[in-house]
Amino acid sequence: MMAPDGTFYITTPIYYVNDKPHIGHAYTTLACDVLARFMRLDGRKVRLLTGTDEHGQKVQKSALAAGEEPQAFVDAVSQNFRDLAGLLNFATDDFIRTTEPRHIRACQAIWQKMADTGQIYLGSYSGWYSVRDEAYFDEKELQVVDGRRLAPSGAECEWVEEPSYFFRLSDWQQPLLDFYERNPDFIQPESRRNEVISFVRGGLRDLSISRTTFDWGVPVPGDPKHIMYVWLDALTNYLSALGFPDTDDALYQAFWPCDVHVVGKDILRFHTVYWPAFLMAANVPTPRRVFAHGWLLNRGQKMSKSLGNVVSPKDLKDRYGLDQTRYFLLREVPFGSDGYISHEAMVARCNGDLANDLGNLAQRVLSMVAKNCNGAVPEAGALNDADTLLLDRARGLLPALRRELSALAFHRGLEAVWAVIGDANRYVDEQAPWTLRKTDPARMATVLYTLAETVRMIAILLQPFMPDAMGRMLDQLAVAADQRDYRRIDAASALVPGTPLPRPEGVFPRFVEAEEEAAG
RNA sequence: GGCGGAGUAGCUCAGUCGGUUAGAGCAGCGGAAUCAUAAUCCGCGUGUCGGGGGUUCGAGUCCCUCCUCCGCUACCA
Repeated sequence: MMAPDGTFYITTPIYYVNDKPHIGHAYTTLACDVLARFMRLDGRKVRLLTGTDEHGQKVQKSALAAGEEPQAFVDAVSQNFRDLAGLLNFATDDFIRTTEPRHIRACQAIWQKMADTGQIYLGSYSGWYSVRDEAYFDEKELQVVDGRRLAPSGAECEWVEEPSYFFRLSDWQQPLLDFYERNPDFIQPESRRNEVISFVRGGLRDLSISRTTFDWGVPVPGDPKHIMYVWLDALTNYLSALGFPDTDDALYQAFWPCDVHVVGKDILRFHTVYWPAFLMAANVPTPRRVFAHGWLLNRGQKMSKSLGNVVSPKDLKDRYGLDQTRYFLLREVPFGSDGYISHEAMVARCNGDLANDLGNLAQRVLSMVAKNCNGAVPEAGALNDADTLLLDRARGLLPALRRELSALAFHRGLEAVWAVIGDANRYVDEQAPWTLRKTDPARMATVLYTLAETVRMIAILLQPFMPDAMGRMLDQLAVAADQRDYRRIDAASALVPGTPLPRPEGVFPRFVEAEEEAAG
């Protein structure tokens, strides 16, 4: 179990600049941001890293097509990914770019360490190459027509050999299997772990880790005709952002090994096979965990331009709101599984969970306080069992969230919070403070105090998911900015009776369907 | 083909070591309440637990088999 102190280093993948930022990127970074915010509130020193992967043949080609120098090209497109942070309120600590000197230095250093231990040798890479596709194909993938070998695209392939440095990956099969055995939590979810293990058991071949056919990359130390294989380049970003190879660097000292690399399931192998093998070969400690999440599917279909069903993060934010979008993406789909999103599901969450359950709970409580308690935190009398039970349940959410978020089970964490929100709504009905107002005003004050205090704790706990909205909710409870971390989930930090409160204002408006447009 | 996962209420899913009448949320129907964003609360499920066979006193849960769906099966990133 995770201790509420210490440090926490979490990374998104670095995003390939040849892509346009889409909901998948936003989803990954959102999860990291929520976890990072949670850990910060829970008292840890946190480092959240994201960035862009800017090397490779495709990038060079795209720059050429755009009539730009590669560096100018990547400077522009990298910014698109930086902008995601502003759009969805991500609090990242660093943004690494693979074209930065600090990164190039780190790549060359790790290469050198691998070479020093004899793990790299010069050989030649050969295979069926399609010039048009600029890619090698496996014998199995080719069609033979009139003695010519055709790629799946129909392009003709030729047998090509080029000099290449190789990494002795084949030597690491058993060490990797032992490593997975010793670190059962290294790969999550577990189904992914099984896939990786079965892949490694199937045998590993040495890996070609340099190219000579293009030059947009990190030069190999001592042999600059070669540039480094993009994955060796890309994966090293997690180290370069900590000052590696200066292992005395304060960041490296504090944050390596990484606590969790969050990745899409498509790049799992690079992170769970190549990366630990590279690190072991270079005598660098391995990261603690790699978590692969699933895809968001639009009504069950993969989003694609040709289907015209691409949902952008900006669309969601503009239509439903920033925190509504953040909440929805992590509540609707279990992180780690593929899942469907849709307008209907989004509206159900916005209105059912946020406007009705939580938003209306806060609003009904705060309105009663405003009208019946002189607009200040009410004075509580002796608490009865019902009061204590509700407060204890709210307080119990912190350990529950620690448990669920440490497993990146965001939806289960939220489910637990909503169970208490349900308890609070039931408590309002059972206690009926609107009746107590006439029969027992002191008891009414105690009930409203219990509710306000419950809302305070819930709002504090939900800040990582919905920083803006929960910030506003805490403002309405006059909770000071420095009283919002998780140490405040205790009776000693409870609301102080008599504290004046601002006029209540709804935090989550209902989503109202726009008039049906006359469209066919 | 091989390895792995999944198939449970209209929808999305939970069901720990096999053990009482198989659960939750949403949707639907009925009711209560009126503090609140027409929000909230209570009540309502005759589901061949994918099909078939087997083990067992007892199977959604274990075994066999079949069907369907999904993932992985290396060097674009």
